[in-house]
Amino acid sequence: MTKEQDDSMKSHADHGVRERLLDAAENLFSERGFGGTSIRDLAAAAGCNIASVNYYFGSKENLYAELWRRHLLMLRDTRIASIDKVVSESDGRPSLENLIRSFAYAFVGPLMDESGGRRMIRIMAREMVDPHLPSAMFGKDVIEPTLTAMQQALSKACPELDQSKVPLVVFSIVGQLVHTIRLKAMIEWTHDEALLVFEPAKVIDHVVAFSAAGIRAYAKGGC
Amino acid sequence: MTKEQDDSMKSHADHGVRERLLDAAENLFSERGFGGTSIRDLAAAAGCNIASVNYYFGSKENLYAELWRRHLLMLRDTRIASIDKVVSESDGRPSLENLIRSFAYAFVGPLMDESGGRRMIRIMAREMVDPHLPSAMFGKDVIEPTLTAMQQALSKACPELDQSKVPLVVFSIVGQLVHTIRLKAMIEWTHDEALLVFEPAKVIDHVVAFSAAGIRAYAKGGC
DNA sequence: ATTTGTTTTAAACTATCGTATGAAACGACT
DNA sequence: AGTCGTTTCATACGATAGTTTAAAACAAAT
Repeated sequence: MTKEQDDSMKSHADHGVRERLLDAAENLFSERGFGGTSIRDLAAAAGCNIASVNYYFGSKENLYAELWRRHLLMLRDTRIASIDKVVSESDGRPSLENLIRSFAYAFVGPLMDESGGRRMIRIMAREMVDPHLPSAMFGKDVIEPTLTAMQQALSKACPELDQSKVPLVVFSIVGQLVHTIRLKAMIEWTHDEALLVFEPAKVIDHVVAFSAAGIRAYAKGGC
Repeated sequence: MTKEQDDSMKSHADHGVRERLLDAAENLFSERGFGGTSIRDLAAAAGCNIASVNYYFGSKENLYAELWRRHLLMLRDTRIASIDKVVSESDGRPSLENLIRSFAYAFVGPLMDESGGRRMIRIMAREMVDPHLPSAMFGKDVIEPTLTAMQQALSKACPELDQSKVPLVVFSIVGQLVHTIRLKAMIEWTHDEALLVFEPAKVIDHVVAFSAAGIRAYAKGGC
């Protein structure tokens, strides 16, 4: 039995060294970054020998890439599924508010919850700023598919909207949502009480109303 | 003459080792980050000995903090001045579009130009994600003053707007503008031709129209 | 019980990091 | 010319990084 062949077996052995290393990596990379986390830190957190990282993953960078294969693709699927659900439930013509709100929660939600998601947004922010991923697997595998899915859904929700405006509108929505996430991280980071006005649920309500109005201004009379 | 006393002299000796080190730091920190840049890299780029960093700045971290004292406060002043200018030129009641556009260019402009600003946004993004600055001198000295200035100006431009909505509206505008900057960085980073649709000037035109519409939906009839 | 393949371990290896040091070079002034 | 404070230099130090290695521990099958 070689090491490569039994990956499927190990994946349901939930507390193996390999899994513990991945969990430790998620914790430490999110808090201290890739460069700020040593293999010795990882091994200590996972309760194993430092050689185990290279044994199971070949290198520190491979361990990092494995985190992304796990979580990022799941994020993408969640978002796209959420868009498709709204479209199909409304027989192909969802209301603007329903579409934006659904997308917003799919976008922000998984990154906000206590269990794991909040750590991934930190890792994601770090990756955008200093990349350690092999290719541009972030933009191609996550961003682009999500954007095009949302653009198509938006065209269905508001056919009166000029096609050339659709990417810009999605850009504005995503910009506000990313800012929502960043704001949440900032509130926890600095203890700036001035930021406590922005409760996530109210912020999303606002983004929905604000964006819908912006779109309707483009699609004169429609929607 | 001690080292501390003649700082004013050195500051106008434009090609001294100290200035060259600051320039090199701006370049390298923006490209490789704080942890990714060694003192030896800095010395090589500045054409000096590695001991010079500790000689002039005491430590690597002090050199980093010096960058922020230089540039960040300037960014803040540019933005606030731009807001004040629009307000005063319109006798206290600027048009929504003028205010947003002016703020947008003040916000995005200095970070877009070829000379220096583009590098600072990268350093800024890195600092938000893994901080190496002494205190929370970023949020308190830069973000908060800018936000309150814009909120006050917005209240003047649109008195009909509910006061409780003002922070949210500014939030949306800033979120889109930050996203504009990030998008620009992303276009250069990955060579994703799908993103080339977003030309900065057109994006800002859109942000102005989109946001003004969103605001007017809140201030029913007003503005 | 021995073999076989996998996992875990302690230790060593090489490289690089930030910092410190002491001497040489420099410039201005007496 | 000689002195003094400042700057530059080559080099060394201790710490820590990622990776490798060889042997020990282990589990399962024959």
